Amino acid sequence: MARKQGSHSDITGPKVREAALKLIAQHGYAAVSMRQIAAEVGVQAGALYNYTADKQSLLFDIVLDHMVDLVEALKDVDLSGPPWAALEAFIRFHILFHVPRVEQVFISYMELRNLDPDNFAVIEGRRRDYEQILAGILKAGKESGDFMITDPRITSIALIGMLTAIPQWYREGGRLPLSEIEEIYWGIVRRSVTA
Amino acid sequence: MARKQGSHSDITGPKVREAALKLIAQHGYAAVSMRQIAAEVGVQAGALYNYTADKQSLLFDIVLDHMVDLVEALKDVDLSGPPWAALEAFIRFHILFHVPRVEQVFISYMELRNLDPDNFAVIEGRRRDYEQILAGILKAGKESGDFMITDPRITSIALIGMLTAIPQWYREGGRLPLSEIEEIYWGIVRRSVTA
DNA sequence: TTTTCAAATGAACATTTGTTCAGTTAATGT
DNA sequence: ACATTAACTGAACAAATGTTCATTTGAAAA
Repeated sequence: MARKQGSHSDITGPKVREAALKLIAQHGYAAVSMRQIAAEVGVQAGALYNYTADKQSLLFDIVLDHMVDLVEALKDVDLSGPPWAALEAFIRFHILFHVPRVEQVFISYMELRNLDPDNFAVIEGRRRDYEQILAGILKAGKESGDFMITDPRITSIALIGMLTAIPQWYREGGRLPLSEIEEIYWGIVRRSVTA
Repeated sequence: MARKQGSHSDITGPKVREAALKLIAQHGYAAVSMRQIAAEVGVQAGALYNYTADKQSLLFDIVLDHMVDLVEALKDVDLSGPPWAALEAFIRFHILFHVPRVEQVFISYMELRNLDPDNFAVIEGRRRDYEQILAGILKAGKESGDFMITDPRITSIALIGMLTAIPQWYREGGRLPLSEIEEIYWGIVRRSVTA
């Protein structure tokens, strides 16, 4: 039975991406089969190929979309101010962007090695770009004497690693509200670079 | 018992564990087949079952051994001193322990979801124990007024997350020697909890 | 030398994998 | 009413999966 109601493609398409996101985040790319994804959508495995070229594209699209969204959203953040203002804006943005995107963050950091080499290179490049924006802020703050930092590059990696891990343990309705998490982490970051 | 000690099993056994460690770290548990591991050892797939009950045990043993070694090694660290001394000792130990164990760290943090529920529970318990040792140090330092910390539990998670990520980018012979990495990170941690 | 047996082979197994595609269904356009 | 066609099915495919096991191998023990 095909096409029970109106045109399905604009419904099934997103459903496929959502199912892939959910299942890959839950079990890992290699551990999830196309048939499992199809079942989650409510469709046979063959039908998935109306919406993706292959399994690899499913993964690549998830990771790429995440990076594109991240860079796009960062453009709305004002980083032109003095180092302290720029750093605070960046950190708070990073936390608030990542927390509601548990699955994407998980996948983007755990499944990189399952990307084809070409796809991996694309993602790795974008990730470095993002990292260097923070490194730039840190460098400016170091040179202006605002920040006490030994190595901006390493510090940026350390901070991003710390912040990105948040959605791995944060749960809505947990012990602490998100606003407080934000304050705690901003406090840690602020003190860690204070001269 | 008819065989002498230098028989093959004493060689092949460790080889199997090493091959599993290397390949799972490289490609992920689900993506690695028993035949790939066997090929790395230089043996047929069937022979692996002289050294492991099944594929799952291979993963579980890696993760469990890592946690046991970690807790065991921590016992030799003197954490009985005042908060500042205890914190510094813990942080330096953590860095030095994790850096030479890239594969184990990778696997222990990325493949937890591929553990059977029972196995997962065992590991998760040990991990929390370790986390709470740091949280205890932080709590003591907070109460004594030495540390400026909002939430010891979250701070410990944040710091461990930051430190554990080191072996993911650190490469021997890279831009900075390990001793300097250690100093940079200890500096970040020290400042982040400084009152 | 013959015996013994740990260690490894290699074939076989039942499933599962990603992917293709000819055919079916039903909503839409005419 | 008919024709069209997007959307999906369901079977098929070769290849790969984890695991088992009867068989072979070769070095040590007798």
